[in-house]
Amino acid sequence: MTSSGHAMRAVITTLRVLETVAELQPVGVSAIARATGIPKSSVHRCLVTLREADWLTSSSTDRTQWVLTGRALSVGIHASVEGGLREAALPTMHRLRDATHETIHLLSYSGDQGLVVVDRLDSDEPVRTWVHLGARVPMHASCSGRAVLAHLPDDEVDRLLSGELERFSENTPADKQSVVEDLVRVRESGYATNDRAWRPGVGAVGAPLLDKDGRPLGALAVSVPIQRYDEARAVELGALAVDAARRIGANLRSA
Amino acid sequence: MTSSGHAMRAVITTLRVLETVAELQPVGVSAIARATGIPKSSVHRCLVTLREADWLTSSSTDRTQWVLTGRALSVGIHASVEGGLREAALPTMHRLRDATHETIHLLSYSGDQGLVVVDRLDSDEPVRTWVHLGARVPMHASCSGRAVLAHLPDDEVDRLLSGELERFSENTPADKQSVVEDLVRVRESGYATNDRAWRPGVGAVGAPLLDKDGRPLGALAVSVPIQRYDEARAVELGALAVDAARRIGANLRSA
DNA sequence: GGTACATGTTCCATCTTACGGAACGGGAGC
DNA sequence: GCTCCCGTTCCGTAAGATGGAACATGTACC
Repeated sequence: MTSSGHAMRAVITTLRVLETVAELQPVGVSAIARATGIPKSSVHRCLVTLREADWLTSSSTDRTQWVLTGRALSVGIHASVEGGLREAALPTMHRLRDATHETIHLLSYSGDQGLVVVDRLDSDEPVRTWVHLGARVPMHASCSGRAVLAHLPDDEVDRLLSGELERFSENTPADKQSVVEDLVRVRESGYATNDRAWRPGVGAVGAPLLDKDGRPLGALAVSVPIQRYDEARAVELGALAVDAARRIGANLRSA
Repeated sequence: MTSSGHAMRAVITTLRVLETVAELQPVGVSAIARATGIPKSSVHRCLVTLREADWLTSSSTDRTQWVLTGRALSVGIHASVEGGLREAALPTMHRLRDATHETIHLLSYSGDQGLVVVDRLDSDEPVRTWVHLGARVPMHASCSGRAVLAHLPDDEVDRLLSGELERFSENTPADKQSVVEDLVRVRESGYATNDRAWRPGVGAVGAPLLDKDGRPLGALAVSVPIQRYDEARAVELGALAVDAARRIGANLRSA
């Protein structure tokens, strides 16, 4: 719990403020202070500093409101290049999209941050489904989440599934037990499925992206509006996704 | 030049370090110190701090290399929601993609940061072109850049075009003069064109996204491999892009 | 083997500067 | 009028950021 100790307190708190602005923007000083527990005057100093660094701008009406600038984006976007994941994945993702005509999501798993949507190629069908770039997806309710879980050590699975599992629909797995049972099936078939367990009207299949040691770096998912989704389609898409994920894994290994 | 004065020095330098990591990752301490001019030990402290805040991880091989985590992404992504640009634009972008079958880019203009690619819908053609999400595109060499320039006040145009204009190809406008002349044509037609002036083998047309006061918030661009690009196609795509951009502008106004 | 120059990391004395409670100015609403 | 909440400013104290120098380790050249 001591963490590494000698880190710069000012920076840590300022980053907390920045993250809070990202969540709540547009937002004022007091709201941030309330959300973080940091004294108002300190929050104010952080905000001014972040404005000077051009990460925030204060939309100056009567009540000063704070929002992110483009800098946050142009820095953040580079995160997805982590390990060349996107470069390694894009060509294969394109082929997968063209083969399925459905929306393909690339997700990066980064331990503490959970699963984040890093890139998306979307369907050319008139009815499509998508998730925001940068969205964090639930480990227990999404197929990508369970695809990753299936290849994590038991203690990490325990940690990720500890606490309340949010219920998004009646198809959301209700407890840790049922998720863990599903993981066996995922390991057997190579992919996980999701029938409206997270977002209403959306089915999906997900395959894990594994590094050379078998650790999951992320996942590849094919999302489908429910009217184009049934068990047969899931099997078909699953096979394609697994194959694509394997190719991407091979790309990563050779890099 | 005094800047606003009482900002926290530690935070400013740490953010500089963070931005440098984003540019150069994966990168080591010394390289950052060289790039920024900050003493090595200070850089090191910043890095440790950023790791504790979970913005960076040190890919611990023999030579310690630093990379961004998913947190940078999940914060940065919120920036593009600024004004709901993406939400307002996506449906129309989809229609534009389906009408053109080419890659569509959405760019956000944020003053100091220049033009940043915020989202992309890609072509379903086998030969496609695209720019990385988060990439900063040059104002003088890209069609999006000139589309935005055409609707900025003169002094801001001056500022953006001051200094050396980087030459990417023989089609890149060589000097400020020729760029400014082009802007007249852009204002007349409503869109800017780009015939291999920036990236080799890529043609494009771009239309500005204007808020209710006529200030450019960004641009919409259609990128085409040069074999599918000629003057007639540019006119056709230009009309579509202008129409789409107008619709998006209307969406923004009503929000 | 040896020299030279990379790299990342640790230490510590100096003195800059972040901290946060308290007070201020102003708008909104019973 | 009063009260409540807002954003902002002030300031003495004490916490902690700073960066040069030294260390450990690896690589390149001969």
